[in-house]
Amino acid sequence: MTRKSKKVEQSAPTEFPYPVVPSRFPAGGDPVKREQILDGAKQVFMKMGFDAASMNDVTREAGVSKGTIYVYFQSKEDLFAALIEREKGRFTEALRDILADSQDAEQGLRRFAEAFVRQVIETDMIPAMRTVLGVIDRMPGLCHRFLANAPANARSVLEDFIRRQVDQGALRTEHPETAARQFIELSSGTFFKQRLFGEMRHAPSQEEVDRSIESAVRVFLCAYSTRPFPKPL
Amino acid sequence: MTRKSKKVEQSAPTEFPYPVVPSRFPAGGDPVKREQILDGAKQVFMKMGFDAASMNDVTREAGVSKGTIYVYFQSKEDLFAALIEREKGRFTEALRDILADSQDAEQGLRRFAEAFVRQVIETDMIPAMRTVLGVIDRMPGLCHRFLANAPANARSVLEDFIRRQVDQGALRTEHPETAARQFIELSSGTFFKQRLFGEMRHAPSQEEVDRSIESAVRVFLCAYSTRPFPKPL
Amino acid sequence: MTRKSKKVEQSAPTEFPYPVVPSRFPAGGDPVKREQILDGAKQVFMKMGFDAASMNDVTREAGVSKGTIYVYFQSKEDLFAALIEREKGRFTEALRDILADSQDAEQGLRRFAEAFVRQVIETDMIPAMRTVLGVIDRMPGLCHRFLANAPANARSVLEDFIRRQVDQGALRTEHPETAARQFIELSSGTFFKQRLFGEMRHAPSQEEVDRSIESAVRVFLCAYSTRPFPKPL
Amino acid sequence: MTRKSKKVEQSAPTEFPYPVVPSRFPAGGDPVKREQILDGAKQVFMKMGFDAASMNDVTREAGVSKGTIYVYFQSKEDLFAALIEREKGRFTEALRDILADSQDAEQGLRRFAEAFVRQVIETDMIPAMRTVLGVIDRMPGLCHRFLANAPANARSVLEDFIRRQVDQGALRTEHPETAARQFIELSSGTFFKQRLFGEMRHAPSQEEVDRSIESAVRVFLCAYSTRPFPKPL
DNA sequence: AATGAATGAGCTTTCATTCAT
DNA sequence: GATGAATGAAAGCTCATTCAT
Repeated sequence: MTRKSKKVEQSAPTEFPYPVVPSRFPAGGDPVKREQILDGAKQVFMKMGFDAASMNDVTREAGVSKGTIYVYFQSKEDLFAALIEREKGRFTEALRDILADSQDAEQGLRRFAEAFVRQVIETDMIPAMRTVLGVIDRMPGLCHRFLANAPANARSVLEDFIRRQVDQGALRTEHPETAARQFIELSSGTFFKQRLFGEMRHAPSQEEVDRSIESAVRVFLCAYSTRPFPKPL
Repeated sequence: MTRKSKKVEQSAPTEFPYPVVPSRFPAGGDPVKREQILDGAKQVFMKMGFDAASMNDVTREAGVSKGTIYVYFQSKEDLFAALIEREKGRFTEALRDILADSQDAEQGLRRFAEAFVRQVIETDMIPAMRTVLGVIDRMPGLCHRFLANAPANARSVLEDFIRRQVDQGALRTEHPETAARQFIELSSGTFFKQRLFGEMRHAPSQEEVDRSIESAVRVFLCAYSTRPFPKPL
Repeated sequence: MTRKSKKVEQSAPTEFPYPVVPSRFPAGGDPVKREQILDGAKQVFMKMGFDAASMNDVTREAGVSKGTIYVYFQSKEDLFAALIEREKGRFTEALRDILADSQDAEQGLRRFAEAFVRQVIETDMIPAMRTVLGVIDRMPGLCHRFLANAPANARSVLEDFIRRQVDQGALRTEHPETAARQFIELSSGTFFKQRLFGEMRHAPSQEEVDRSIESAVRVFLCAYSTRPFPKPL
Repeated sequence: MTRKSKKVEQSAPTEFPYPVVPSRFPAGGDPVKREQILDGAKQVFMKMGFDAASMNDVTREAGVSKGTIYVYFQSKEDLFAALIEREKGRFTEALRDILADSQDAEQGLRRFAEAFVRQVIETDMIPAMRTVLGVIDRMPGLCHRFLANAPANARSVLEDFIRRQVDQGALRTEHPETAARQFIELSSGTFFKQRLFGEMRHAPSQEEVDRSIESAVRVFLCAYSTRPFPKPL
């Protein structure tokens, strides 16, 4: 049977084609099955990376047949893109709430750091990032959208909080964005790299995390608090 | 391994088989040709990633024939492993010298940061990391050896310096390792992530880098200097 | 392994891309093997048609491996195109010579008809045409080039001959092209359709062919000879 | 058969299974829907050919679901066979009437030629033939039945007419069948091949057709009329 | 009776690896 | 030792056919 390459409808062939709405095809009506496929794809893509993952692997993991996948998604790339789009928003929701009801700078920073570090350590944000990094040259837009949500938005959430603290006179800095970046790096940078680089065999102990965050908070406040602040040990 | 090998004779199938000595096998006599192949492989693997790179690409880039590669290296994986082994030490050499002749803490930190940030921004350390991250589940040991050298050793170099400064009474901290990590994150974390995530279209301007490093140095010294230190802006 | 669709070099994706030179690829040097593949492809394509023929069939028939075919030809379509290009000239060579040394109109017509009918009946011109007709909508240019050679050129060869006979006063017509077409249809039309339509189980007997040609020659000369000509039976 | 069927129950696997009665199976009650499916199938099969046409295309064109088609027809092949059976008689009806009320040989021939050429040029007889030719090796009987009706029967209709003209003394030939074939080739052969080979971009002008037919009639009568007949130009 | 989601064999094509030269 | 043509397993994807609804 001929391979009739009649897919002309794709406007941007090499890049993620759906700006807002996630991949939805003529048929492919059942959202439950769609999720099921994405769940299987998530297992496979995050473990193997995009290239090493085969559609047969997805088939096996998702418990559906090859044809079914292609009813819901146009191609392997499309499936991957839909997966990334689904995952991208999952990581910043929690952070915003945490800072909303924090009045005290020190308490807010600590709670933000705890939440962010937990994400880095416990969730699959980092495996997802690794997977995305593998195809960054082939699908830059898709990767950008993912990355802009996961770590960058965390920064903007914290930046807003710092601005409010500056307005209230609790902190002092002329570059809230820089300060926000610095706090994120201080509090999570080490864990982030460890996890990204696969050097975190088991999650670090609670007290290890606490000590690290405590130190980050102190260094940060030592530098940016308007009140004198005891230097960290 | 992507292409499932039909051969069973491999004793350690999933991990880098050469513990210390880089790939050296039956023949493969000419070290110059060996380097030539590795140079070609480096171009290809770092641009495409392990899976997307084909041996034909390496062939073309290295200017040798397919058969020749297989004289010097057992398999694609072996070639990749040898490449990573060769590259793993390249990034920390310079840093040690920089700190060797720095007496002043502030000057030392600044010079370390400048050198490290330059590596992050200008060298192919980050592309190499991305490539390694793509196969971290398949070759954990190999990746670990690479990563332990590139960024981790930078940290240990800085840690030694901080220890000396503590001994000399210029800095105060009970956790030089933590302090070293913090300074690296403060000074390079943002650039590191930007470059890793492909969001650094053009290298940041010199003054942008200077400002960021300056701020990092101040935050750090504000926290760890034994002398009072003006807070950063 | 990823399917890296990096074939950007193709200028005209759906149509035969090689105007004059038959498909020749970077490598693929051995002309003998190339012919061997084309021979296998000919068997398969002419028996099954383009779509129903599988590359595995070609593989089997040609006695080479799948990969080898793709060293010599870029795609199934390219292989088919190369085959058609190879076959297209094979059918008109003989006809020209036949008419070159025929002085007498009647003798020339008879010998032309015999040669042309033999081609229709005995060679694989008709199976080739059937195969070409199956893809005429997908590869119009390729098909045109084939058809323009096989039957159309036969007509122009005969037309030249008729013109010469008109000049010599042996025939009379104001439309040598029409006359040529008519003679071809008269002499071969029936056999052509029979063979094309698969209704020619065994080749017609010599006397059957002779009778048919004789009748065609007579009808034609009856109409176009300058001399009175006995009507056919 | 393209897609090798897993089922073995088919008694006559390679050829059209319904000798006379068109496909009528377990259910498939509604003759209107049956026609609707065949109409859709006709569009698709004649445009794409048997292999390149997909059942989904038929589904879309016919406006019925996949399952419904399989209620009325056992397989793609069966649907195709039923279509061909339905179409096979369509092209000879008109010709018989035309000759029934023609007394004069010249007038009869001209009207026959006009009608037949119109069919060749304007109807989908030729696309249908092309479609049939594509599967002639797989379904010889079916194709034979179709082709025996369309062009061959036209010939037998004309043959009867010629016989009558011979009986009336207007024409003279000992082989009315040959004469009939010759007239058909003379009058339509060129147009037939042009259309079949896709070289008829737009229908030829009326005067072009007229001139061609006129010439054919003259050549024919010149050869077979019992009265002296002026030679064609 | 009608639907269309699901299946999976089979398609074209790629590429790591081998081996005759 | 070096070459690159040849191999064939496995990839992404299609589509005739089935069957629960």
